[in-house]
Amino acid sequence: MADFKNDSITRQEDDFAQWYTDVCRKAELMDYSSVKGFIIYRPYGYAIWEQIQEYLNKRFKATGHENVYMPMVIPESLFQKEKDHISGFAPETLIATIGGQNELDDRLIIRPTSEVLFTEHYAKVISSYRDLPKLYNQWCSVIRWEKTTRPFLRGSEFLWQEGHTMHETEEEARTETLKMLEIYDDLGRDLLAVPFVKGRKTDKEKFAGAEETYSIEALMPDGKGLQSGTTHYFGTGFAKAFGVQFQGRDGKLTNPHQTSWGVSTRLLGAIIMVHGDDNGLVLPPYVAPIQVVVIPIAQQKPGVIPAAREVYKDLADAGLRVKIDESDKTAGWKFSEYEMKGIPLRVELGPRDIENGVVTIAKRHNGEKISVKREELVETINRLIPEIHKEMYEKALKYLLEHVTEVHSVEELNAALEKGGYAKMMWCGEQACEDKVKEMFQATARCMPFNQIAFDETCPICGKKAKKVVLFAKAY
RNA sequence: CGGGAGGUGGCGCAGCUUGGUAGCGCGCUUGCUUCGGGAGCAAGAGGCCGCGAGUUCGAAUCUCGUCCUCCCGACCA
Repeated sequence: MADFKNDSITRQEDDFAQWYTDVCRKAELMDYSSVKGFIIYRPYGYAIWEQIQEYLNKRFKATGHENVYMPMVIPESLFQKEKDHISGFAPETLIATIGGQNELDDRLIIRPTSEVLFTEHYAKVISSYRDLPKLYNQWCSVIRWEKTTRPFLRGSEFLWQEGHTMHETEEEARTETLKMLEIYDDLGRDLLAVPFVKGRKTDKEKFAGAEETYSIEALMPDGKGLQSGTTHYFGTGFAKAFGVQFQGRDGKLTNPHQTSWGVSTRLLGAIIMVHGDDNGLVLPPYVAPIQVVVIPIAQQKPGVIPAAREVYKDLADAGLRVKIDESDKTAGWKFSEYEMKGIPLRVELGPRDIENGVVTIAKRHNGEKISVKREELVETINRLIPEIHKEMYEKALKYLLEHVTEVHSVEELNAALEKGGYAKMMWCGEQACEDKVKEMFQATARCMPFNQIAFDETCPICGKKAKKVVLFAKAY
């Protein structure tokens, strides 16, 4: 029944924040630990992350990247070498001060990001243009001592990947920065069914130590933006600070051009909010750890379990990620449970189906139930999966596009931000105007989208000549 | 970091004002009957009342401290 409502989850319209927390816990994605901001990634939540890892590893390796692992601690003295970087991250570092029984002379920063470690290492292994490019990636967790925390969206510790690359030329490094942004955009479109706006960060919003930062920005159903991934072009700043040099084709010593890029478990937050509903999580089929759940109905009746197991086997043999629940919970309980967990497709099989030679398929994302011939089950599921993915992506894209509002005045900016979503505005490029928008509306410049078609002459905030199209939004 | 709310079996909560043997619902275990939208009956198991001090003959209850969670702001992925 499509209109069944789960009453153990707060309804979105009643309290969106509480709904989010309920889903995180009811879908068994995470649990809280005894330390603020440090969450436990439960098996189901971690499995989603593993799907993301699998996709990205494939893409990273296909583009020549190699996985490595760096230490999780950085000597404070080393961290100090790049001054923008240290001033950006110092307020949120966790520092180890005791080793064994002794105070450490050089305290150890638990990595908030690993630029300095990669750069220091690169100084040792790069000496010629023949050593370039170096295309490294690492999967790890990082620590940032956050004041307010929310599961997946902002934690004191989060899981991520961080790519760090060194290139012979500026052009090659800039190309890498944009290439990785494209891969993140593909990840959203092809795996997560989450559309992003791509663009460049303003100077105020860019990464500490970067020359340029690009990002993918998603939009949540409460109208807030969510920065979902960033790529940075560093120029030669870190390389100079850490003495990374190579002998070029012309025989001269020069500094390589550097990039870094990352996405984190924050993506889980995006998936939860973009697709979820009042019955819980709704997972797009390609990222779902379990794509199909088989529910035998009246399973004590002879023939039901064997028939359900055959269904399971056919689906598993077809390469689908499938689960069968033979527990003695009632059918209704199982329906609710797997809806909370967002499993895209449910196959029900009871005496009635068996008698008629059919199975019942229920689609999580729209509540539809259909009956198909047993022998057509696998091909039907194989057809439904791309169809569901497409419908989910298009629904999210439609919402995103409907919430990008072109504004020409402060009044329109206010109205657009009230409505929720991105306010698209012409901007003079001065940080003073960014600060003013923040002050008036608690909204920040999310990015300057790649699509820079001017639609106005002046910046509505200061009245000076406008230079850039910028998207403002309230953000997580 | 400021303002508000909260922490009592696995989960959700009552009890606290007025100190005196720790309760309820769900879940869990066993058995039987059930199963197409969170089943029924019966018998059971399970609690450092977040943690630490203090007041008291006696503290879940009063006092102080501290940690954690949620919400709203400021700060940040």
